[in-house]
Formats: sequence, structure tokens, C-alpha cells
Amino acid sequence: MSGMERRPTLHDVAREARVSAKTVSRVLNGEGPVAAATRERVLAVVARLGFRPNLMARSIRTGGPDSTVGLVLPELGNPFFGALAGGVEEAVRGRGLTVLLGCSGGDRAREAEVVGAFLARRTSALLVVPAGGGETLAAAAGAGVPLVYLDRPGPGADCVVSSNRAGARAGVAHLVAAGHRRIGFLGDLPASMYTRRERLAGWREALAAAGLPAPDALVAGARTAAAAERAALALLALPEPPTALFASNVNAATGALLALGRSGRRDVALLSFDDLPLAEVLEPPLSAVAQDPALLGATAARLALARLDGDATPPRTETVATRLVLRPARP
Amino acid sequence: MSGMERRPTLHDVAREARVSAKTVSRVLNGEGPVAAATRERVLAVVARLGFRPNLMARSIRTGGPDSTVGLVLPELGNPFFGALAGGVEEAVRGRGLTVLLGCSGGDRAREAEVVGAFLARRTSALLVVPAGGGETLAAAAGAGVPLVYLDRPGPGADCVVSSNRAGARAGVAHLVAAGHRRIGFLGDLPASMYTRRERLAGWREALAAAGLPAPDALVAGARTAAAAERAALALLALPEPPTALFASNVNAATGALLALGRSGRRDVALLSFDDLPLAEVLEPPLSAVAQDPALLGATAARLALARLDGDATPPRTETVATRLVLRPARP
DNA sequence: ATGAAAGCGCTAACAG
DNA sequence: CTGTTAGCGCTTTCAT
Repeated sequence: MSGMERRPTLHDVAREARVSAKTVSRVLNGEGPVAAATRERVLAVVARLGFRPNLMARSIRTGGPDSTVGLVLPELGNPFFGALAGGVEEAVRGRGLTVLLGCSGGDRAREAEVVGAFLARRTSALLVVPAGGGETLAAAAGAGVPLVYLDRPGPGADCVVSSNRAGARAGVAHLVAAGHRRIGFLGDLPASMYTRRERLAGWREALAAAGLPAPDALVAGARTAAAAERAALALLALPEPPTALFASNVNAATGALLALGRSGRRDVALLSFDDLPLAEVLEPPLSAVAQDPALLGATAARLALARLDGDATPPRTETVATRLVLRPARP
Repeated sequence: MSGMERRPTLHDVAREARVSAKTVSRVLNGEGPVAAATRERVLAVVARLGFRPNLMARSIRTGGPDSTVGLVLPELGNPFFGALAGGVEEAVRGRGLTVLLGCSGGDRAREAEVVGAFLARRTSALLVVPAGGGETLAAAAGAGVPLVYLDRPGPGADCVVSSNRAGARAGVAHLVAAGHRRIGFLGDLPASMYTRRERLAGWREALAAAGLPAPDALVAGARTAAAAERAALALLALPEPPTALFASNVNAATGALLALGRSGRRDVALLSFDDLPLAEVLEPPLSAVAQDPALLGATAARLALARLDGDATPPRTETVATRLVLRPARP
């Protein structure tokens, strides 16, 4: 009964195998010439002792960044960000990198804290859904760490976003094509938010393209589903109410569905930005402008890896296409 | 134009502040007595240089584990696991720990790989939703690293699960109380899965308690929503079809909803295990046995932290309560 | 083909 | 109150 022993080190292996530490190091890294017999012996001891090289010690000595990628998300309850994290993890694993996960809660101070901790770990790259404007991020990451803004743009670094504007335009255009002339916009709050702004612009563009007015009275905002439900009801109570609603995010869509469901109204069309898992089983099925969060994450990872590989071109923005998912009424 | 300079080290700070490295270290760690004037001077230099202590170097020297917690999930697309990760992150942040995130994809080999990488980083604890039986995990974590199984039990370590059986029993009992005598069970695959087994047991218990038979004919399994839809239709086509369905997970619920929706049947009751975001807006609203994934994660983190704090009691299993969310039909 | 010594950035253990 | 020395586990020189 030995209790919990100290983890074996490279030197332990060296001693047992009767070689020098450097030789063990060589075997482990497959570098330099090593006699086949020696290698066998070393490998045997490594296996017997269950030795695992200490990655931190290695990083320290080699001086390079650690084999982690920092990912900072506003929250994880939202499936969108979960899927995004999955995309990052998968894209990064092939390179032997591990994801360090942090939550900002949408708060700049916490974001700064998390980023600080990541930088202290010498993360090799930083992928961040910026909580604020991202100014502090740009400063922090000046230290030669590739930075990629996710989902929303920021200053002085690469950025990956969905085609919010074009997607919204396509969605609203579909409602227009179905004959609607007054289409309400149910947006996020605060109204200054990047994604909300872009999607609202798309709404305007689609209406303008059809020669329709885009009165502010048809624009409402809410942060929660409950608030969105009230906002939707308010829109429908207008003297000239919309005949269709464009819900620019999941909460807005949920609120709109609640409003329509509870008031029993089946004469108002609905289309949402960001697809819902149960959209297909709703009555009527809900059409949506679907994003691809996993691809968003994977793209950001790819961008960061390119920077690690020496890409020194000016910061660029990549746009991930959205897809209009039409779900006709059931027979 | 300096390009990217070397990150400043503790010695750089010491030199600029005209003190020894140890003094800077003391200031940074708030340990030992330091003259106020000296501390100010050091702090000023730290700020000016933008110095951040290298956490890896510190870990190496102190010999203790790294300030990370490894979390291994089967997938991140599933909101359940996203929320779980959020719970872990939040519980662990207070202790200054960061989450290392890995995906096993439900594959034991990949799981072993990820766990190996985490161990090499000297993660201070391991929280794993085990892909297989967890035998390899128990062995790997023997190395004095606290291990907690999440969502499903495993050998030789702590474990946190939902009250699958009692939750399912309560859900089915509710259907029974509503007068149903033939209640179909729509489960996960493979049938040997822990959560499926437990939920099926709950189904049986509820029926037995009411003196009702629990024929195998009423039990069906599926892995995807599409397959669950077919399975549900098959159950409903039975000579003595069920009048209610108990969907034991999200995919099963989705499939059942599709089956009922597409076939236009409104005479079959449905209740699901694991709540759906849009359950409230469905027609009729869907009642569910809700899990609390964030609490599941937080509980696992708490268990692991206790072990880090020296708790050496035998492994224990904590059960996180489920909650029956009844959603009456709308007026 | 192998090894000895030095050192990465930091802190523990002792001075003074 | 502050500094010196040594050394964590590993890799980089530079020898042999």
C-alpha cells in the first residue's frame, strides 16, 4: 500500500533505464538518432512507470506558447454557444491543442479577468465573443497572441460573423414574397448590439427592395422571451398591425410563439433568425434563417491557427453563410 | 517598430524596480512583509511593463497541480452538456480554477486521449461524462487526481447523476393519474445505457405501483429523432396501442412530437424526460421531467473541490433532483 | 549515438 | 523587511 506516490519524472525514467535524461527526452520527442535497443528499453520503462511528460515544464523550457486555445463565451446555457464551442474544439484538436473555456457572462470586467488568466497561462490563441467593444481585448492581446472575435466584430483583429444582414434580408424577403406588406421586427436589446443592428438593417433592406415602408412603429425590442411576448402583443395591438413577424433571435421567436399561441392567433406569419430545435414540430412549422455555430467556431479556429503559422496579413473578417430553412405547413 | 517583444518576466520587473526577484514574487503573492514603498514601486513597474506572472512556471515550482479542471463531454451540440459545462465553470471560477474542455464524441479511445492530455497538463481534477464503462478512467486517475463521473456512474470514484428513476416514475405516475392504462416507453439506444435503464425502471415502477402491466411491446428505442418518430408510429399502430407516450429523452420527445403532429393525432398524451426550451409554446404545451444540468455540473465541481481539500472518505454518489413541470392545456 | 551542464520563469528554504 | 541560493521537470546547448 503505497498511498499516492509522486508522479514519475523524466529523471526517474532515465535512472531506471540507465540512460541520461536527454536520451529519454529524445525518445519521447522522436528527435535525433537513438539506438533501437535503447529506445525499446526507455519505452518499456515509460510504460511500466506510467510516465507522462509534464507539458507545463516542457512549455516553460521551450518558451513557446502553451498548447491551449482560450475560448471566451458569454454563457453556456445557450445552445448556440455550446455548438460554437464544439466547433472550436474539433478544429483545434487535430493540432494537438486543448480548449480553455471561460465565461464572461456578457460582462466586460469578467471578460478581462478571464482573458488575463488565459494570457497568464500563455494560451497560444484567444477566441472571444466580445462582451463590450473589445478595446481591452485588443490591448491585452497585443502581446503577440492571435486574437479572433467571434459572432461580433472588434478592433484590430480577425473576426468571424454570420451573414446577419443578408440572412435577415432573405428571411424578410420571403415574407414579402408571401404577400405581407407590414412585417414587424422583434429584436434584441440593447438596440446597439451588433447582431441586432445588422439584422434590423437586413429587415429594412428587404422592405426597401420591395418598395415598402419600414416604420419605427413596427420595430420592437426585448431581452427575454417573456418581454418579447409582451412586445409582440403590443405590435399586434397597433392600429395598423403587422400581418407577419420577423423574430431576430431565439428569445424573440419564443416570445412571439407564446404571444401567438396564447392569444390563439393563427393569422400572423412568423419567421425567425437562428433556428430552433423543435421548429419542425410546431404548428405551423416555423421557418427560420439558420446559423451554423459550429462552423463559426471552426472558422475562427482556422484563422487563429493560420496566424500561429505565421500569417501576418492585415486582420480580416470572415462571414459564415446563413441558410433559409423553409418549413411549409403540413398537409 | 519593435515587432513582438518577449513577454516580460519576473526578473525584468525586479531589475526595473531595483529589487530582487523574490521581493517581486512576494508582492505578487501578497505573502510575507514588504515595505509599502517597495510594494508601490514594484506594482508600478508591473503595470508599466504589463507583466503577468507565468502560471505554468509557478505550477512547476510549487509542484502542486495546475489550476485547471478537466471536463470531458460526449458532445457540445446538445444543450444539456452546454448547460452542464456552464455549471462547472461557474462553480470552479470562485476558486481561481479554469476549465479545460474536451470532447470524447462518446468514443472511449478519444476519451482516453483527452484524459491523457489533461493528466499531462497536471489538471487538478477530472470531471467526465464517461463514454464507456469508465474502467480506463479509474486507472488513469489513480494518480491522485480527483475524478468525478458525471451523468452516469463509473467504478471507484465519485459520481453525480440526475434522479432518473424517481423522475421517470413521477412522470409516468402523472400519466397514470390522468387515467392512462397503456403508456408507451420511448427510450434511448443502446438499451444498456445507464440513463435509459434507470428511466425504464422508473416507468416499470410507476406502472407496477398502479397495478398495471408493463409489457415489452410498449417499449421502443431509437437514437435519433427520425428513428424515434418511426418507433412512435409503430407503437401507435399496435393492436392495443398506448393512449400516452413517455419519451425518455429529448430525441425521443422530438420524434414523438413529429409522429403526433404529422399524423394529426391529438388523442395521445405525451410527457418527456428532460425539458425542451419550447415546451411551453407547443400545442398542447408539453409537460416534462426537468433535469438541472447546471446544478449537475456545479455539484460535480463541488465534490472534486472537496477532494482537493483533503476529503478522503469513500467514493460517493450524489443525486440531483428532477422536477416535474406540468403544463396544462391553454384555455 | 549518448551525456553533462546550463537555464526557462518562478518559488522554497534559508539566510541576513 | 530583503536578498541568495537552489531547484521544480523539462529541453537546449555543446561535448564526447
